[in-house]
Amino acid sequence: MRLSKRGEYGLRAMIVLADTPNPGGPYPVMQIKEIAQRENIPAKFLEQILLALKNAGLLQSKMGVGGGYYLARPPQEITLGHIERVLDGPLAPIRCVSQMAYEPCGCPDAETCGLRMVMGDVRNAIADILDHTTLADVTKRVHAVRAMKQKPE
Amino acid sequence: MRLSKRGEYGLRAMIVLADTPNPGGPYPVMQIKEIAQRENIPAKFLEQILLALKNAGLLQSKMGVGGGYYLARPPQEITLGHIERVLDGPLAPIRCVSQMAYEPCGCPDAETCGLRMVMGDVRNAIADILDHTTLADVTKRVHAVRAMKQKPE
DNA sequence: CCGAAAGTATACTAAATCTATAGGAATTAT
DNA sequence: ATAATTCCTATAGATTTAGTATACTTTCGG
Repeated sequence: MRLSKRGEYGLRAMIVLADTPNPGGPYPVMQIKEIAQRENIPAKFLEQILLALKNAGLLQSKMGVGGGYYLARPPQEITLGHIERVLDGPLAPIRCVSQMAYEPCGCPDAETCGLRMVMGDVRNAIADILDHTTLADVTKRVHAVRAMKQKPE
Repeated sequence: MRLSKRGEYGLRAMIVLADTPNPGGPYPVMQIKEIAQRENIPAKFLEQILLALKNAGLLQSKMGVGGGYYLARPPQEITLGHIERVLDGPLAPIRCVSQMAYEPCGCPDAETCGLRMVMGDVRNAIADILDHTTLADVTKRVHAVRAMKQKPE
């Protein structure tokens, strides 16, 4: 049940973008290199990932000198579930419980398949978290922990 | 976030073993072939999987004519989480939130890593389900659905 | 004791997938 | 024009997965 590097890197990148203060523009513009360095991600690999996120409408970009990537929408409107689906496909552990990419599995009777029932629960548990956690939520949480570390009550 | 075939097949096999009535012995003894046919699993592949589960102490076996596999413990004492960990390793989506196989990830500061916090939640959600669902629970649930199908209120 | 049935054990391979790199095309600021 | 940057595609390398092959051991019935 592992998250791919692709998913991990993409999520990290989006979180960084959401958490970077934006002096001028609407959202902070960051270059691939910049993000890659900050998060220890191979730059060329990240390039592909950000491109995919752009094509999915989650990022926008500016080419040329001084260009870079920035969020296509405010952080509170982008969920981790959306990002992860773009990068790795369905959240469901097995296809036969996927909402977005259902496929029958090999079991004799899907309706009375015990594994399917349990994995359905798992899928829902994962989706509940990732589809209800926005980039803004993550930022908020990170800041809370940082503040706690400074003044550790 | 997908479950491997190995995990899927192993879980299915254990569920079948738990749900098969046992006329004589303590637990039903089933042969690899039998399980494989019932669940559409390649027999030779299943062989390896059952062996792994045996070496992990979840199954026992009897060699020779009339032999086969049977549960090492009663179904209410075997959790899906245990099975899945034996077959696919840690439940955690990323290793830096794994209880059983922690490893640092590339992020600058683990303590204030937003992704890590969320994935920790995901890990816990998955583990809550799989570690608290026993083979007996699955059987019970399946029977409930089967009964409902017969007499659909 | 013999032979068939069944699990044990390991090695191997083919295919798929994942991760990462390469290199050139397009675009933009200066 | 040049340098910086994203865009795009191909592909190489590594790893994992899924499945097969083969030889061995144990057990039972006759």
